[in-house]
Amino acid sequence: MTQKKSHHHGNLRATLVEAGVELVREGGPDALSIRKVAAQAGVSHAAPAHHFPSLAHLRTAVIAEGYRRFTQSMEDAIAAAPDTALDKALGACFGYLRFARAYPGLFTTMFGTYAHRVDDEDLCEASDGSYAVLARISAPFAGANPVETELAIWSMVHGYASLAVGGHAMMADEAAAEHFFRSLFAKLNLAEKGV
Amino acid sequence: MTQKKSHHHGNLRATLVEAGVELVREGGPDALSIRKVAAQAGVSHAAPAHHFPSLAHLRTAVIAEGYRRFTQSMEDAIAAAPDTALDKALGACFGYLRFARAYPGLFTTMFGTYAHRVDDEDLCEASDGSYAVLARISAPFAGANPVETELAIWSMVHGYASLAVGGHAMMADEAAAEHFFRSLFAKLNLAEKGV
DNA sequence: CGATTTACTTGACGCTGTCAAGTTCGTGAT
DNA sequence: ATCACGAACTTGACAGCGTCAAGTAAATCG
Repeated sequence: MTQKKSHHHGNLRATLVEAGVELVREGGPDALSIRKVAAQAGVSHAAPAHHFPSLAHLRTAVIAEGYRRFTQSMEDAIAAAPDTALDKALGACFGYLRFARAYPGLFTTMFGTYAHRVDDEDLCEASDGSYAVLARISAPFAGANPVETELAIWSMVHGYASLAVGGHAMMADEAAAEHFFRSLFAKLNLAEKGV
Repeated sequence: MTQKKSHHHGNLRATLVEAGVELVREGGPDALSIRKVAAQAGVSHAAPAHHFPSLAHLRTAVIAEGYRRFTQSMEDAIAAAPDTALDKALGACFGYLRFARAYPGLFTTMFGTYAHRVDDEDLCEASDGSYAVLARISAPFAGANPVETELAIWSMVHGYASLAVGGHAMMADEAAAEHFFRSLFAKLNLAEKGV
């Protein structure tokens, strides 16, 4: 058991990431600080350096964890939706939006341009997991070029979520979002094509 | 002429905002700093305090200036477009996207959740100017509820631009963007209804 | 059992925003 | 004309930040 319990603190890395997610959730992207996650974990201000050589490394880990929760939020909403392709797709959109509203700071950290390690393996794996959900719910509506359909849906929901998180009042209501997505899917001629 | 030339420096406020825009353009949202804009303007580190009591105040002014350039970018593209409602609307989208690509740091600062004064009068005026352009080009396609059409177009272009600025490779090509917007407008059944 | 490696601590450096106090200059009143 | 006042700016300080350097304690290994 060399991997988990280190001699001084047990499992410090995970504790730091958890503290980071909480900081970002409560105080937004700029609230993330090496010294604060260290304090939260009860270690010295330079302790995180061994696990995260720079703030960008820490932020990368926080973002990766964000993607995992993001994926889970969509999966939960999909699971709760009626068993039609349209309802599943709408469910994914609601899960997307629900995550953005529940974790606005984390959402902004993930999709903003805050310095982080874009090529980090763990991060890529986590974000690929999110994209896979999008591709999956898009598939039944895909025409000749599946990517185009994925982009249409992604742009739509991401734009809506971004503006909602930005505090635009007209996007604050959840019922309004549901109506918006439903009518937009209808307008998009996103009728089931395959399957 | 009490308003322009202050005794020590002439027109310091505007100089600071200009320096701020340049900093954000070159180094992204986090590159904006009171001390750096002061240095750029050749004044002491605390000089900006009288014009901008906090970093949030300075950022607010930078964002407001961003909206003015944003509006101008859309207006330029609209003016260059053929004289049909669809081409004008597409032009606005291209102007939107072109601004996001030319000033990714400013774009992110404007639409991110960086601390700023949301109710600032100058900022509201500037952002209202941008929204007015959107409403204008949307008007010819509006159904019973004009806001819904505005939101559809805005979400679409903003989502696309956000993801493009985020560095997603598949959105890097300008020709691809044109094709994407054209086909999406077509799909949206955004046929001219009025006028 | 001693040596090495790993995980952490302490301390320091320069940069940041922000506050306090002092200075310089322009304006308006007397 | 001068005096007072206030606006614009300077200097100086403070705490918090990321980050590097050096030291220490604990676990592992030959």
